[in-house]
Amino acid sequence: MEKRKDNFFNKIYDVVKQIPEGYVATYGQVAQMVGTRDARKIGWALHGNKNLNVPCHRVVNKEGKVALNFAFDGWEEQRKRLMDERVHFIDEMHVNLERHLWER
DNA sequence: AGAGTGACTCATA
DNA sequence: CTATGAGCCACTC
Repeated sequence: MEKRKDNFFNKIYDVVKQIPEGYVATYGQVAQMVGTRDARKIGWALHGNKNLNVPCHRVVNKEGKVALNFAFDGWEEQRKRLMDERVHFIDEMHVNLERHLWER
């Protein structure tokens, strides 16, 4: 039972896993890498994600803002994980993309 | 086939 | 900063 869903998830996970520590990527960036323009699907996929293998906390929106509905334990958990990797926040919800944006 | 939904992005005001 | 509308594409009903 192969669904496109699994195919997309696989690709997305593969890309996200490549994000090094201390760096973050945007949904749009990941979308381009998996061959789509729709950043929503990235969020959709990660929301359905239960894999702790995937560092979803390193994926943020284009402003560097974290997801309110973060799957693990809410945005506060995501922020904590990022700060644990030396990622700087400009406020409670935004990371410093100027310093930490992952450029493939 | 159509309508609703979504961890997004962009343009306008 | 907020709000609205459009674009986007796969999922679910």
